[in-house]
Amino acid sequence: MIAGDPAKRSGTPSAERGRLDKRRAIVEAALRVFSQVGYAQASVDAIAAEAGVAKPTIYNHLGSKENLFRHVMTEMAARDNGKALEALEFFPTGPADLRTSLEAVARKLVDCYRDEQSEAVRRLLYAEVVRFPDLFDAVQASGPDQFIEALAGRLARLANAGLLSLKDPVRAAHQFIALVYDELPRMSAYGTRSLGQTEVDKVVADGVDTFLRAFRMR
Amino acid sequence: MIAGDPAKRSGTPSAERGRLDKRRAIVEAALRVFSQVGYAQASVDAIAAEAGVAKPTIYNHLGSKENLFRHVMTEMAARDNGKALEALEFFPTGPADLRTSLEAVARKLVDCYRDEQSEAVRRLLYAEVVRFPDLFDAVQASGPDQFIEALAGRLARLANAGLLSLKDPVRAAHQFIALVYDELPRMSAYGTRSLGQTEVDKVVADGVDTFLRAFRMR
Amino acid sequence: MIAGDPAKRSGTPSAERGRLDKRRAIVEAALRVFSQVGYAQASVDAIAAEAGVAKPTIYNHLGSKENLFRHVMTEMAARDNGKALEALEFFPTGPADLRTSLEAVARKLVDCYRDEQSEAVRRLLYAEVVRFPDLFDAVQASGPDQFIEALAGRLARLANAGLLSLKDPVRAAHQFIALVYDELPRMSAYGTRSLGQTEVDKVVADGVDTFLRAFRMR
Amino acid sequence: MIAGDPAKRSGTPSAERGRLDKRRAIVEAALRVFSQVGYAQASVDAIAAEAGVAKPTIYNHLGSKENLFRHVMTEMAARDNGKALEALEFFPTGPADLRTSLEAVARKLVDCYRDEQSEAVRRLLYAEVVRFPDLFDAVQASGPDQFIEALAGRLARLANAGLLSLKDPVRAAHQFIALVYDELPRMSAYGTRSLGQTEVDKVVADGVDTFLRAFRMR
DNA sequence: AATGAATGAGGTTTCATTCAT
DNA sequence: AATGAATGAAACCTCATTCAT
Repeated sequence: MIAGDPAKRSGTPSAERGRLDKRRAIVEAALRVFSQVGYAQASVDAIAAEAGVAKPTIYNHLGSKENLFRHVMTEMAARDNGKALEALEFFPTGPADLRTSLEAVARKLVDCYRDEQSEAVRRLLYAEVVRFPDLFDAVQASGPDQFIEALAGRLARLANAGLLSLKDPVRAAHQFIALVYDELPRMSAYGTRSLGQTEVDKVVADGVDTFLRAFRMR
Repeated sequence: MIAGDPAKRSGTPSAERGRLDKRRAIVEAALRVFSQVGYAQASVDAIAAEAGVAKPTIYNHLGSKENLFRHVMTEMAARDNGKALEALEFFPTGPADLRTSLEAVARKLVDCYRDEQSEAVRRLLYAEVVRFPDLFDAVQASGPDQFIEALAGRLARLANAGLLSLKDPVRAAHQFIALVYDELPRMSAYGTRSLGQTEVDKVVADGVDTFLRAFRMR
Repeated sequence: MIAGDPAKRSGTPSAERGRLDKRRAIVEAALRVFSQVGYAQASVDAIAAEAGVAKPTIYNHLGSKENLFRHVMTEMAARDNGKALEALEFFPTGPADLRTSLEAVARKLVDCYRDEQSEAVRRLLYAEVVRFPDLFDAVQASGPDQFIEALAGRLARLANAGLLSLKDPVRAAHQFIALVYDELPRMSAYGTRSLGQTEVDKVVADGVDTFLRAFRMR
Repeated sequence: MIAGDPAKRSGTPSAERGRLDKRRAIVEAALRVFSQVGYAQASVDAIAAEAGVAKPTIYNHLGSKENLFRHVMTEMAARDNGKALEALEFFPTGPADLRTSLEAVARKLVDCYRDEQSEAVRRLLYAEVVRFPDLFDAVQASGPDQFIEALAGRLARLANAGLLSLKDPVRAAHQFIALVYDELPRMSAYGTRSLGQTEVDKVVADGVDTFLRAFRMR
């Protein structure tokens, strides 16, 4: 990103740049098409049209429809995971406004989960787990697993600070997510219908409330 | 039509019986195939072979691949819902062994959810919600919605008995399910890998524990 | 057709009667369907539904779709031919009002040709002549050939009466039909669009006029 | 694009040439197959085999069986019309050998009409007018209508030259065609059986004779 | 590197026909 | 005699992939 004048550079890199741009366009177009019609019903023709390239170009870059799908899923999952980890930076570390701070973080996390692309990736993962079991593992390792670890760490810090009473921080992290998010997918038809902000906030607040009732040090 | 040994009756009933048998075979075969390869990639040929009938027979009975899919989903979802409601009958009503009873019920429920067919239907629903939004509604109405209501009623009874402290039984019902089940799909790769009974039981026990810490009357 | 009480007759004839009724219903239903969608695209299912019988009943009566088609075509063609021959009975034999009488007969004939069923049969014959060459011969022999002979006889009588000057009455008969009818099929899109009576009458009158200019004894 | 030996030019033009060749081969093969088995019973497989291309190539070029049929009909009708109009160039303009010249032109015209492809198109048009009413209009407008106008013009010139006595040249044009052609389709089983040249010539000569008896200035 | 054209394989669906009742 | 159910064959059309340019 921090290049000099690309025109001054030797031929290959700028060509390489165009090549990467095209690759990126293909992958993003593919996510759009896959998420709208599903893996099997997405035609490479449609993806090529959406990306504005010729069909063989896709094969030149990605090799096959299956491989294209793998790249779409892993790259998008990694991007989603990054956003969720960012949200964790606002996690509270002290007693001040514990409930308010937790709710704020939970809302940020839920917003990440409810992001359209994120839900699309999750639907595709659910749909194709039988045919692409390795994809499930890749996404899980690069996404939720890392995230749960990070969240567990934050919760453990609060426990160390004497604010929470936790036996198993990892389990608690799972339960935190379950409490603030689990009801939402069914409310939004797995992310295909938009929800009112107030009903989302109520679910989050109730989840945090239950979490604190269970784990706040008395 | 008026009972009696059907085998002894004249042609029509037994023919009707045979017809229904064939229809049932088709629907069950279709679930197997759909759940293994997905809706779009399931060929009617494969379903016919799995059901042991000729392809046009499927069209005679169900009309189209899409209609077949709808029937598979709604009929299977209704069946799953029935099992879950049965499990609720063992819900505790008194203080005796509250934790133990809740854990027992939760294990039964989780077993229903973890049933292979049940997970397959859920995966297909997740996968096809964009293409079949009405199916989502039908399944939701005939399944989870009814079940959550029933569970909320049971929890409200415990609250009335002075055993739990609940503001919103429906929300609590959602949270109960979230706590005892939510972690499992990711552990089992959305139901495609089997879990050890002890790890499942640990999740359930921890979920019930958190639930009781939050809601047991002190 | 001139029976006593059919109920008094022995079982077979009345059964036979019902059987013939059903056969007739099938053939007439078949013409309707064939003429609307063509031979190949007419499904035996649709014909059975139109006739109000079960599909195998058609096979019991007519043996096969092809045979059914043959019967439809020959029976309808014979019926049409009968009507055309009837129209010839009004053919003039003397000098009185020769033009007026010829026009009247020509109008009747053209009405026969323009009849909806008649046009439908002609379209089907045209369409299937490659696949059913024998049908063409059967229809030709039982219809147009007979009719042309009859018309030629009528014209010859007029010639004998010194009213027309004809070398070849059969050729003249063909030309008469050509002059009064030939333009109409293209005007009516081969019988699929209705024509105004006045434009039809004009064609007929002009045809008769040309015929008389060519053949009236001077 | 600017002439020159196309074989020597760079890729695009010759590729385009190849593409058009393939399209032409498809359309011509399609007419052969359609005319032999009819529209509905013609399989795209058979057309592909006859054209020596793969089935999807047909869909790439023409889009659908129905569209292919439309193109076959309109292109062939236009071609036939061109030949008929060419024949008109030999139409007499002066009194010299009027009968002989008219017979010569009529024979040329009848040869156009009796051409195998031309009869095939007419049969298909007749057969499918119910399902493709727009095709009838398109063919009529690009073919017979133009031709009748041209023929009427030629006849009007003869009238102006004082050779014919015509009130309505368009009607006379229709009648000319009717007299010299109308009998032939039934003689040749709608163009599916070949006729002897002498019987054809006799019909034509008799038709011209009747036409001249009716319209030659006395 | 990128593309237009072509294809083999396989998809859903329809249909004429037969069998058991 | 009449029917509901079942089927084998074949139809139209789509698609992932490759080749020549």
